[in-house]
Amino acid sequence: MPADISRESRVRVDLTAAVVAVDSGNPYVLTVDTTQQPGTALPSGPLVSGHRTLQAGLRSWVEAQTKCRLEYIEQLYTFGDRTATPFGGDDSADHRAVSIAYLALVSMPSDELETQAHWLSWYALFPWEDRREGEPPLIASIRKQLLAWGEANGFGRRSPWRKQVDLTFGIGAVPWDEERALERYEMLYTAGLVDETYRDRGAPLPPEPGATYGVALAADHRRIAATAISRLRAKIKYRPVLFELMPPEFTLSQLQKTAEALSGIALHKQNFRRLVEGQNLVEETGGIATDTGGRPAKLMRFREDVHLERPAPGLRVNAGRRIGAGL
Amino acid sequence: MPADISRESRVRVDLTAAVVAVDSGNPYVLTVDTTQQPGTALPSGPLVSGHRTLQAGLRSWVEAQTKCRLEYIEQLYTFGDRTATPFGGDDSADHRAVSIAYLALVSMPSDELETQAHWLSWYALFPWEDRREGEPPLIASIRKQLLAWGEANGFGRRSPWRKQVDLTFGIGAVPWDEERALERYEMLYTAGLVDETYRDRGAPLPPEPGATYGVALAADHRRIAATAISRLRAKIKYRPVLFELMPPEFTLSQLQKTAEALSGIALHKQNFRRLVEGQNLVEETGGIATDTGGRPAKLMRFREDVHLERPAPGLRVNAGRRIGAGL
DNA sequence: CCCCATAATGCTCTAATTGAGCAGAAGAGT
DNA sequence: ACTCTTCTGCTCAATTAGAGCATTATGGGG
Repeated sequence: MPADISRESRVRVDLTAAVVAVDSGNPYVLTVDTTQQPGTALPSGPLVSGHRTLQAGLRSWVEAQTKCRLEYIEQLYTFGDRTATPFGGDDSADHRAVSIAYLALVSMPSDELETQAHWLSWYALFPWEDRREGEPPLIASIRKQLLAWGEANGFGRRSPWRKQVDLTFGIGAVPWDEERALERYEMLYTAGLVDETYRDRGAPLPPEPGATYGVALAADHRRIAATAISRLRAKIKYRPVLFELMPPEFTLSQLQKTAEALSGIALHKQNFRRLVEGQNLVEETGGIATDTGGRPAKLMRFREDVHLERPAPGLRVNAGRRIGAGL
Repeated sequence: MPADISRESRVRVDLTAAVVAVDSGNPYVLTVDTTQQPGTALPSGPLVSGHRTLQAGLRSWVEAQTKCRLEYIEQLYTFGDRTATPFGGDDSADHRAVSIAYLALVSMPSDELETQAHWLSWYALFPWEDRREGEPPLIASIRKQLLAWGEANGFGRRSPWRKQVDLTFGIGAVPWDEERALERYEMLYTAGLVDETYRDRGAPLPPEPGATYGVALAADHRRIAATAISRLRAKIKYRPVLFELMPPEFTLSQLQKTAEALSGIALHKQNFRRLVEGQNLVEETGGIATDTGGRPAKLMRFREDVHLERPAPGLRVNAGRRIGAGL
C-alpha cells in the first residue's frame, strides 16, 4: 500500500554517465570540466520533466555537455544514501539526491567534442588495474600500505583483513580477478589510499608523495567509473558488447587488443582466434589490412544477425584457468 | 556542470522489493493486498527523508507492510520512464515516479506475517518457467499464440520474429536458458499474452479462456519479479547466495532442491554433489537426517568464512552443456 | 527376519573445453 | 635472398562437465 505522497518525499534525481571508448588499444572514459578542476567529472545532470525516459535524459545531458552521441546504454546502479553526496556544504544540507549511473559505449573516433570534454584513460584513474604487461609494480606498495592501515586500525595479523586484501588484489596463491575493480577501489577508499577519502572527510591530503593512487574525480564519479569497468569486464564474457566499441571493419588482432584493453590482461592470441571463430560472431569482409607490420590480416565485420541467432554470445576472456568459479 | 535545481526536477521515488524464499523445494515471492485484489502487489513505498539509506527505506516499508525482516538485499533496477507507471488516472497525471526495485532473500519459516501479506508461488506468476519436470505443455500453446501474434502484426514467416520466439523460449535446437525469464515475460507482454498488456492499455481482457498466462500483479510488479528471477538464476552460479535461503542445517538434497526451485530445471544429483563438495562451501555438522525415506543424509552447514577465502564461489548449475556461452 | 523400495553416496567413463605452444604463411624492409 | 614481424593453422595435454553404474544405509511390509 503506497502511503500518501507528502512534499518531503520528493527528491532530486541525477543522471550520470560513464561513457567508454577504446582507441588504438587503450580504454578511455569521457570527462567534463568542473569549476574546480578540468576534466575531473563525468557528464551528468538532473532528471527534468521534459525527459521522456531516463535514458533520454541521460542522452541529452551528455550530448549537451560533450557533443558525444550515445549508442549503447546500460544502467549501472542507483545511489541514494545521504552520505553518497559528499559535496561541500553548498545545497546538500537537507536535500537528498538520488543518482542513477549509466554505462555507455561508443566507438572512439567520434565527432569533435565540446572543448570542456576530454577522454581520460581508465588506467590514469586506476593504475593498478592494468596488467597487460604483467603485474604493475605499484601493487606491491599498495599491498604494503593496505596492510599497514589494517594494523593501525586494529586488524591484527590474525584478522581476516590480510586475507581480504590478498583476495581482492589477487596476491599470492589467489588469482587476479579483473572483475573486482569496484571492490579494489572501495578498499583503497576505505584505507585512505585515494584522494576522495580525505576530500569526503574534509581533511587535508596526506603530505607524503605517492601516498594515494590514481586521478581523483568529483563526487563519487570514480566509484561509478569503477562500477562501469567491473560491469564491462564481466559483460564481454557473455554478450557481444565488444563490437559496440569497434569500427565497422577490424582485424582479429584489433579485436583482441580491445578485449585486452578492457579486461586489463593479456590474452593468448591463438586461443582468442579460436574462440572468436568458433562462435561465428564475425565474418570476413574480403579486405585485408596491410599495415600490420607482418603478414597482412583479414578484415572482419560483426555479423548483424548474431543477437537473433545465438543464445548468449560473448567473449570468454580468461588470462588463466578460472579457479574456483564453479559451485 | 549540473544545472540549477528547479522545482520541477524533483520526483517521487518508490522503493519496491521482490522478497524471495524457498519452502520445501518451492520458490515464493512475498506479496501484499491492494485495494482491488488481495495479494497482487509487491511490498513498496515512497522514499522519505527519514530514511538514512535506500536499503533502510526499503526495509522499513517491507517490515511495516508484512512484518518480514530482510536479510540479504540487492538492487535490481531503477525504472523511471513515464509509461512505467501505468496506474489509473489517480495522481500520476503529471508527476513522474522513479521506482527502485530490489531483490531480497530470506529463509522461509520466518515469523508470522501481517494478515495482508502472503507468499505467492513463482510459478503461479510464471507457469512457463518451471521445467523441473521437463517442458510444461503450455510452452507449445504459448509458442503458437506468439507466432499468431507475429503474423497478425506484420511479421511474416521470413521475419526474425519466429527466430526470436524460438530463441527466447528455447524451442527446437535452441537450448532453454533459464536466465532469460525477464525477456520471456516482456515478450508475452508485448504480444498481449498477459493481463497487464490490456490493463496498461485500458482495454478489456480478451474473453477467450486461456488467452493469457500466469497471475497478474499491480503496476509493473510482475516485471520486477521476473527481473528478480533472472538475476537470481544468474547469481547462484557465481555467488553463494543460495545459502541465504537455507536453514542453518540442511542436507545436500535439500540444497539441490532449492537450487532446482530457483533455476526451474532438474539437476543431476551426483554431479551436484561433486560440485558442492569440490568447492568446499559446506561442512558436515555431524548430525544426520533420518526422515529422508531412504538412506539417511548427512547434515551440512555453510562454512562461514567462505566469502573470505574463495575468489567467487557460486553454484554452477547447468541443465545441459552451456552451448555458446563462450565468445 | 528377510526382502524391497527409496534415497544417499562413491566411482567411472566419455566428451567438450581450455591453456599452451610449435610451425608455416605472407607480407615489409634491408 | 635474408630477416623480421605478425597472421594463421594445427596439435597436445590438463581440466571440467555430462551421464550413468554400483554400493550403502535406512524404514516398511510380508
